[in-house]
Amino acid sequence: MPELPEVETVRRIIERAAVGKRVVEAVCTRPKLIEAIDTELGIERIVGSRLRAVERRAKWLTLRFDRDPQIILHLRMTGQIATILPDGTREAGGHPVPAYDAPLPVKSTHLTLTFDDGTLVYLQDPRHFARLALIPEAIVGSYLDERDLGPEPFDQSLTAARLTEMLAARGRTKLKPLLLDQSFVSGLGNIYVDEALHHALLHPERRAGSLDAAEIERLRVAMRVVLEEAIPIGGAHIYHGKATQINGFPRVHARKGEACDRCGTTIEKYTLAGRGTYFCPHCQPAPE
DNA sequence: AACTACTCCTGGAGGC
DNA sequence: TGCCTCCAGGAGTAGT
Repeated sequence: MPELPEVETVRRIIERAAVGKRVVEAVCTRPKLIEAIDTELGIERIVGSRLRAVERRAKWLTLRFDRDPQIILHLRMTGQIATILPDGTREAGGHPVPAYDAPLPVKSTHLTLTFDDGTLVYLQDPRHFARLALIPEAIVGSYLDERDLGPEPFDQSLTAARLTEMLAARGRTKLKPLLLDQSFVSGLGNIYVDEALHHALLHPERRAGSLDAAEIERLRVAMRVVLEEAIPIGGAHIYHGKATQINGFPRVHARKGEACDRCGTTIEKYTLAGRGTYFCPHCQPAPE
């Protein structure tokens, strides 16, 4: 599922392919994908607009055009973006289904943008969870503010002192659901929460208020490290619940029954807060 | 504050 | 081979 590293990968792909170019055609084959917010303008109004920038906040993307409407995009669980340049160069990111090299469009292609040099940008989503909002530039900021997004792990403001305060305020909450909560920290999802907790040697059911200073610092560093390591490789590559490891990532998620890279103990999986949760029972000892 | 459940969806997996 | 049922889960909302 697209989390911060996958969304950042998609941001860079769209930026490389289409910034500075003008839309000449927009085809949406699933109207429910698109929500118009404080605007009467439909997707057809994108035609003629020039893409100025692609920005990311947590898992949200904003496509900034030289006139309204602007586009805010969330890939949720199964959204995928693919681009094809006039010379045939192709890139894709987000959910790995359909295969990144499948001929496009496919059944799950819901939006196709054609730019003035022939560049194509496709949005695929087999499970229809992705959402695309058309929104006036004036309220893009307030729309994102209303998502109530906590700091990203990369934010300089997320100091040890601040994280300590944040954890204390949510003292009874278990770490796994807490880190999934986008209003606590933003950008992590099910994969990277598992990875961060393993990196920090913390069990998913540890209570936020139970961490000592060393554990808090381990958690703070771990959230950054697991995201940073994933961005250069384009995020996670998980098909049918099985992980393809690249440069040792992922270390626990989707690796049930495999050996922990650190200690060799068999990785376990169970359901916590309604989410498939992977951990090493040796590296991440359960609280009493 | 913490928690559970429900909604949106469909491809893939498992049972028989 | 085919039908049936179940399941994953990000974000939002509602209820306890």
